[in-house]
Amino acid sequence: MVISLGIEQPITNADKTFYQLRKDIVEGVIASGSKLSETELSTKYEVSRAVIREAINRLASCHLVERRANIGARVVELSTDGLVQLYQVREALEGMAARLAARNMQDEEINSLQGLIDSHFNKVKDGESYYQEAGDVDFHYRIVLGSKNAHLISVLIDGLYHLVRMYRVQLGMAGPRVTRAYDEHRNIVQAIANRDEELAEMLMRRHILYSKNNIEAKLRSPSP
Amino acid sequence: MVISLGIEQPITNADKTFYQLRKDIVEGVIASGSKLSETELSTKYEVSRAVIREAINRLASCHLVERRANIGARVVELSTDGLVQLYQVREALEGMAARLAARNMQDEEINSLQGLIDSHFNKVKDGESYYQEAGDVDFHYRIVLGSKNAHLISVLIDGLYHLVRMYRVQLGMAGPRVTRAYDEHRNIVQAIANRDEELAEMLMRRHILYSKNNIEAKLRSPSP
DNA sequence: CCATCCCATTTTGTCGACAATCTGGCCTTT
DNA sequence: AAAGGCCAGATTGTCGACAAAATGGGATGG
Repeated sequence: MVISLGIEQPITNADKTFYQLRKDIVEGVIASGSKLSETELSTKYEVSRAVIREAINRLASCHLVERRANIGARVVELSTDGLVQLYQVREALEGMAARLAARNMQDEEINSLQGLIDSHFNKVKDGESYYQEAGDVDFHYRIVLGSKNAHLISVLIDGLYHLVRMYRVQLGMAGPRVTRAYDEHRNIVQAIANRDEELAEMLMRRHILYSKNNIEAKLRSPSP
Repeated sequence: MVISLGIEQPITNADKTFYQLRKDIVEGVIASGSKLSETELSTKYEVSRAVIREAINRLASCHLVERRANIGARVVELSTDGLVQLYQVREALEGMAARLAARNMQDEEINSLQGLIDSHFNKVKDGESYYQEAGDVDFHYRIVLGSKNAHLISVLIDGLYHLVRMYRVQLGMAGPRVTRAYDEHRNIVQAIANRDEELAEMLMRRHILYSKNNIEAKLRSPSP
């Protein structure tokens, strides 16, 4: 289901519809909390109800919608508590991913990861101080894939990360955490390069914990 | 989708079929690695293909079968490597669950959990030295539920635990680890009762790590 | 003898219709 | 007036049929 480089290619119509629906939910085109009517969606996306049903079931599997038998499906509601719980799981899973990456990544992969970090440094140095979501996502993806653990990869990349992105997009998270996050990323890569599993896990867990605290603080004090 | 006490009640026909299929796969009635033909299953279980398709999709979501578009679904193959990866994820998630249980469990829940452990002690003492799977499962369920984290609960109880059970059943794991596991359980409960998050997580991680090493050793030396 | 192409068969993907269930408002009853 | 039952409309669950794609075997050509 997941492609090694993170590029998912739709095969069937149900795939395309699933990806489109997921995109629309993550980006807020379909409002959080709204009801997903099967007939309505089947006309809007111009596919049969069976295809919509399969897509909704898949969305339920990655916790983007909640489904109840004979009643219907609703897009998940975003809440501070939900975000905290999400980051608790990320801390556990990505911490383990960093540990396993330190054990299992090829030297070549580590070099490439180092290169990614260096390119980030150049951008940060040149004053592009806005938050580089793509770069951050790429960093975390590589470590998760580097763990070589199929369950970790699947749960995070096919599941939780989409929900994380939904929170990022809809609650607007562009923070001044970029330079600090850069240092944290750099230290994690260093620990992995040193094959220090213990440190890699600890640094990753703290990185996610800091990130959670940062976002949580921002959510509790409603700024512009 | 999951009921608080771990009792899943089927509502629709698709639910019943999903539970039945899952049971048959976990218990080896449907062989590991075999192909799941939609038409064949629809006649065998006496439901339409649509119901079977939904059931198979759900099985794919909890990693009991692997599905490829336009080709079909196969029951997962069991391997030592797969088991190791599974336990790595368990270590991360259940460790976090124990940490959160130490933070979030009600005193009443902790007392009840203590009672469960005591009842195990009586059984062990009375010479029922065979491995009590139900008791072990109950113990881990309560801690996961005690974490009060919806993602942890869902990923573990709806997903990984069924795969764990499949390994247990099909690779036959009745070990002499019962008294040692009992002590480990008791210490974890004590840490939770003391609200010591750090220790609870560490003990749970070690408990699962020991368990993994025990099973792994058994798999690599094919005994009766 | 091997490789390739092509076709028949089988299997999966998609669709529209029907059955079962829920929702919301109206009516009856106390 | 409040509570409960009940009916009509809408929504989800289930089914069988058709369309599209893959599998396997045989024929063809090198």
